[in-house]
Parts: sequence; C-alpha cells; structure tokens
Amino acid sequence: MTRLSRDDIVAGAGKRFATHGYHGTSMRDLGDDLGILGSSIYSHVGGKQELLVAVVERGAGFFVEAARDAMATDASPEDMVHDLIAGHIGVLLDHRHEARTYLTEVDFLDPVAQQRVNDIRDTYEEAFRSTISAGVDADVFRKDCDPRLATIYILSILNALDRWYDEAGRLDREAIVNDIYRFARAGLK
Amino acid sequence: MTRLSRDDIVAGAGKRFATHGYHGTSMRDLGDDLGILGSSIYSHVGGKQELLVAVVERGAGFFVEAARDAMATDASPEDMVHDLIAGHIGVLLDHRHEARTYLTEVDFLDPVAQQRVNDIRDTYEEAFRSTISAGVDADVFRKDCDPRLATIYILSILNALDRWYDEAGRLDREAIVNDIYRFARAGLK
DNA sequence: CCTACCGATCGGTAGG
DNA sequence: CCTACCGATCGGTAGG
Repeated sequence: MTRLSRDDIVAGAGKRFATHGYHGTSMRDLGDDLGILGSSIYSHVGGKQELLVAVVERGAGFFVEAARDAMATDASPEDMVHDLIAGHIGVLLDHRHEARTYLTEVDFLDPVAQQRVNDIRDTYEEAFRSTISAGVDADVFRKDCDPRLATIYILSILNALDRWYDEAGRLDREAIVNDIYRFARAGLK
Repeated sequence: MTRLSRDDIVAGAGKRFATHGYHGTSMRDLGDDLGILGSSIYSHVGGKQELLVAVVERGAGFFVEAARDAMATDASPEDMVHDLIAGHIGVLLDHRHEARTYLTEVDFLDPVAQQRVNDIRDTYEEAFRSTISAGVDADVFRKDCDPRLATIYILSILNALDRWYDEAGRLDREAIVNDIYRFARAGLK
C-alpha cells in the first residue's frame, strides 16, 4: 500500500458526496473508504469544503471539455446538437460521481467557488444555446423556438439520466443518445 | 404566540430541507426558524427522520392528487398530457418546499419509507405512461414512441423547473405550461 | 414548550 | 499517515 495521491482523495470524496451528499459525508466516512483515518486527509487537502470545490470543479470541467470538442467541428446545427447530447451523456456515464456531485451539491459551495462554477455552467449552456440559435437562423429549427428554454429542457432530460439509466440494461449508450436526440430534435422543429 | 401545530413543524422542516438538505439541517436550525428550541420539536414529532418522512410523503401526495384530477376527465390523450403537465407544475409552484424535498432527499429516507414513496412515485408515473400509451394506440402519437422513456423525459423537464423558473419573471404559469407542453408533444409525434 | 443535560460525532490541529 | 486530542455541535431525553 503506497501513499495515496491528492487525486485519490478527491475521487473518493466524489464517490461519497455523490451517494451520501456533502453534508451526509464525514471526514471519517471518507477516510474509511480510503483506508486511512479521517484526520489523515488533512495532510492532502485543507478541509472538507476544499474537497467539494475540487470535485465540483472537476465535474464542471469535464462538461466544458466535452462541449468544446463538439463545437470544434463544422457540423450542421442538427448534428452539433446530437454531438453535444452525446458528449453530455458521455461525461455523465464516464464520470458519474463528479458529474452528480456537480449537479446536486453546488448549492453547498462557498459563495466564491459557487460563482465560479455558475460562470462555467453558463459557458457550457451557451454552447447549446448558440448551436440551437444557429439552427433557428438556418431555418432548420422552428422560428419561434427560444434557444434558452430549449437548452434548459434538453439539459433537464440529460441531467436526470443518472437517476434512472443503467448502461448495462436494455438500452446501450448509442441507443439512449439517439432516443434523446430524436425527442429533443422534434421539440426544436 | 400560540402553540405550534404538527403541521407547522412539518412545513418548517420542508422549507429547511428544501434549501439546506436533510443532512444540512439540524434540529436547532429548525427550531430557530420556528421560534422554539430544537429540543422542543420532540414534543411534536418522534425525531428528525420522522419529519423527513412526513415532508416527503406530503410532497408525493400532492403529485398523486394532481394526477388523479387530470385523469378524472374524458379528455383526449393529448389534452390529458397537457393537464398532467399543468398539474405537475401547479404542485411544483404551490408546494415548492415539499415538492423539492420529495425530489431531492428521497435517498435519505429509511428503507421502509423509501419503498413506500417509490411505490407512490411509480403510481404517479403510470398516469403519464398510460396516457401516452393511449395516445400511441389512438395513432395520435408516434407508433415507435416508448411511453416509459417519454414519461421520464417529460418529468425530467418538469422536475428541473424549480431550479430555474421564477413565476414573477417573463413567463407566467400558463406560458411555461404551454411551452413545455408543445416541446413534449412534438417529441411524442 | 423550556431547563438542563447526555453520549456520540463532527471538522479540524499539533506533533511526530 | 498515525497518535492523541480539541471545542463545537449533533440528535435526543428526563422532568417539569
């Protein structure tokens, strides 16, 4: 057993926060998961709140990265919406704990970190909004479609995924991406 | 200042749980909100977990009631989907704290209560599923529409509402109901 | 509903 | 990363 890294601690915190919530997790709980004492965590991080910040910012970063990748192509607005959806679902499934903590515990961030995370979130949502907006301008989406509302609707569907979707179940990843894409695209038309 | 009722305590708990989470709320916090001591709460209820159960079951009950009302008409499947959406949004806005606690703190319920609440939730979702299913059978919705998935998508949009929608803002209640209904209906067609 | 209190647990620190 | 510990706060109770 070699010494744990800071990333190990943050990953463990993500798992605990995602399943038990920030306030439902004690430093001793977290230490138990990691095989060390709660007090030993303080040799890696400054405190519990610092761990929440690290987990949430990691989660937010994954989403922004995925959006940047999707936007980096010259795909049509329709295809780009598909890619944004696929990217979001990829993050949700590949980084479940960080994604979920980002989505559910952001309210418990100290005000400074919360502002920072909300700015990141706005950047991310802007990728959806501008793509949908481009589709409206290109007449491929409805003229009276409000990109802001449509973005919220699509992200609402996406963010709820981790509460019910099981990748080992009937629908594989491609199937759920396509089904949600079809539902969303219909709403945009 | 007359003695508080059990309902007052449960309402106060709903407000606190909705904003700070179950684990982020202490009995003393709750007492402060109510103008009594934390220990005084125990003359009304058996404990903190009992309060969570009461709040969550109240929230769940409102939704089931709304669904029953919507289903009690002989409206077309399309109109009934509209009414179910309107009913859900009504509960969300008229009973924000209970609805939110029901949606976000259900994981912290003891296993017995959690099972009960999940059964109630399933009954509620069945109202959406069967209505959509009837629409598919009547050829008003797409033949390859999966009522189970469509229900999840619509409820995802609905449940995310309380995190961003402000009734005092640009969109009044009727407008948001209609906009979500249109988006959802398009996805069903 | 308050006074007075309980043991357990909390986040966190000093020193090694 | 552990030992040993701190003061604060936790959910909850006895008795009035």
